[in-house]
Amino acid sequence: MNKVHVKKGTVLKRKGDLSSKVYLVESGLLRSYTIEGKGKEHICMFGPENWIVADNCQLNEPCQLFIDAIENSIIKITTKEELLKSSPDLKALAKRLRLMQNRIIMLMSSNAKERYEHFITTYPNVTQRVPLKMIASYLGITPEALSRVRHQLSQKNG
Amino acid sequence: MNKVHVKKGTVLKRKGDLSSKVYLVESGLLRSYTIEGKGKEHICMFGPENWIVADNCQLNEPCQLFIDAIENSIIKITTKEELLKSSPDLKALAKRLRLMQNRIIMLMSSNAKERYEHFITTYPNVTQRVPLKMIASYLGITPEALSRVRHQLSQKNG
DNA sequence: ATAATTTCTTGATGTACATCAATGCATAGG
DNA sequence: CCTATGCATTGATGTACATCAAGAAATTAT
Repeated sequence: MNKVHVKKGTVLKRKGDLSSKVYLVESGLLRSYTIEGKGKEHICMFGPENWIVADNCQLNEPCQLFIDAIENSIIKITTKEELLKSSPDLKALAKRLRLMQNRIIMLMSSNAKERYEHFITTYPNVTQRVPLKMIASYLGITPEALSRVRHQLSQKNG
Repeated sequence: MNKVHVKKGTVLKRKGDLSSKVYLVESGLLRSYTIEGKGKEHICMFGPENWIVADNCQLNEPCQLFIDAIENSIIKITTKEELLKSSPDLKALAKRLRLMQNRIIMLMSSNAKERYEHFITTYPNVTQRVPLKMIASYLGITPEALSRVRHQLSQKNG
């Protein structure tokens, strides 16, 4: 596993890259973040000493996060493939991590309507199976707000 | 691994329990959720068919989530210890999951001030090392809002 | 040291969502 | 069947935070 010195400001990974790299921070500080439509940044995670920083995306899918160094840092670089070799069970957990990462980004950057639309695509079968108030509780909004979002959407679509 | 039928409404785990159980959903639907001070529920995760539902807390620490069945379900029950036996590397990932779970709960249930206070305790060293606007970006609020929160807190404490 | 950038603060105003309250709909239980 | 209890909708009002704007402070570059 190669040890690397990276200077403050170095960008290790960009949104859209197909890299499956995983960064282990020995010293310094990394960060992972998204940049949304209007150019606004949302930091997903800070990675100080002894943290692992990576994009929790699918293998072979373009990643959604940028990763860069906020301080001069010493890091070790490995890959997801490498980690999976050591324990194949990680796959199930990786899926979970992906979902949670998406959820965090969503909670920070989306309004009620966008959250609901995101929910429908993430859980297409669940939508009909649970009461509205539970979906609202999952989205972090009130049942009243969700009811209004639904009304708004039904106007537009049919 | 024992297969169990659980009826809609059955509570499998409560906040404060010391169980390290992990639930694999074969059919039906589970949910995990918190109940905050004022009695408001925040759903952390839905668990339909083929999902794993668990509290991502430390082993031997009281858990923070409730888990119950929203539909009659068939589940398999295992434990974290069992899973760790099969792949010890899961520990690092488990830590990550814990952090993300806390973050999600925080984003759904806390206001700007509470988020900042939570941040300080989660990342005590990072607070002084990054510009305010990055902390704001991590918390999902604007730099202006964080500046005001800080002012407010400094009034109170010093 | 001085200029140029970036970061932080403070104020005024806007807005999305929360809260509160009332009413209409279901579903479940006697 | 009728009544009770929870769920969904709708309206009126409140509030936390966003946005916009301007200036002060700090950091970086020349």
